[in-house]
Amino acid sequence: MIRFSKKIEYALGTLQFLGLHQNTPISARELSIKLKIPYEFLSKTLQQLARSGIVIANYGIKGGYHLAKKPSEIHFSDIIDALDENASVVDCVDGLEASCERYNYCNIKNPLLELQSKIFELIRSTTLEDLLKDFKSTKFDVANLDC
Amino acid sequence: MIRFSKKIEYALGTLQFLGLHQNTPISARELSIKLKIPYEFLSKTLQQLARSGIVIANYGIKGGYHLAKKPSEIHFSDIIDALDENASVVDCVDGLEASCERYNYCNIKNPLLELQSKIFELIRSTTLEDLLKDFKSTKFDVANLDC
DNA sequence: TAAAATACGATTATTTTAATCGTATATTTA
DNA sequence: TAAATATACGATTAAAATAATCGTATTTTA
Ligand code: SF4
Ligand code: SF4
Repeated sequence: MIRFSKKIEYALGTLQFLGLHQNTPISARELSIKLKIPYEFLSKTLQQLARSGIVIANYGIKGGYHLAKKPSEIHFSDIIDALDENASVVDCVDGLEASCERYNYCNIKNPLLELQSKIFELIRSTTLEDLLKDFKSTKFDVANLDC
Repeated sequence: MIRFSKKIEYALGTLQFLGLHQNTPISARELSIKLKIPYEFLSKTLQQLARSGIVIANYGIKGGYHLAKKPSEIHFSDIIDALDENASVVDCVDGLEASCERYNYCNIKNPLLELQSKIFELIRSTTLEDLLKDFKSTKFDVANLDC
């Protein structure tokens, strides 16, 4: 199996929402309710995104989170990195041979690394803007969206 | 995270080995030893590959497994399908709305499905031949390979 | 007919992912 | 300046997915 984790899905949905409301900070609590994501989990995810400079945290009574950059500058690969996940099809990527016990006698790694770099390129070239363009093109009334 | 399972890796290594010895059937036991894969696990994996017409099982005292088709005709997507795994980046692929509880209010699925179809295409277009070409090009002495 | 091989359901162990808990800290505004 | 509203984050628990193992049956051929 090869799949995005829930954490990544949550992050994508959240960033999309923030992208639709770029002017005002939105609290983790509100995001959690609107997007039906467990608060503590989302909260921690937002903290990770903040540490990586993808969103900005605003403290205080009217605080919340907002995007730190333009949607077109937020690559999926950045998001995955920020969440400490990785998109490697195999373990032995980072040159850390130790990461896989069969590294030395493994004859499939090179072709797999090739495939992986192609997948990486796809993920890198997808940005938050791709999550927003449907809304743009259909001129959705953002204010009235449940989500 | 987005990664091939061990089962898939084992299958790829095994098919590569079978591809290097296309003339003679090789028993699950021998494959398990040569490739250092737990026997029962590999055995079941081979059965799945056999059911899907990727390898052919030969019973009896000189039996074993051999490839059912040319390497160029064995796509990675076939292998993944055979092993009952899938390469979907998200759950909601198959049009089974029920597969995800948030389907109805989810606004990220369309762009993700787009990304997914590109990844699918990469996986489909990679074949067992890609796992063998290094051996071909370097004129490896297959007979002397440990693996 | 015995040996060597595959077939396969069922169970257990391990690892990864997801969710929750508890407490500390920062900021704003009334 | 105090109370309310937020974020910060380590630690723990729960749930799910993956990997490994067990036990027994069936098939073929030397
Ligand atoms: S070395 Fe081979 S077996 Fe190990 S992670 Fe890489 S591809 Fe997989
Ligand atoms: S519907 Fe949305 S949340 Fe559900 S699996 Fe698809 S992309 Fe993910």
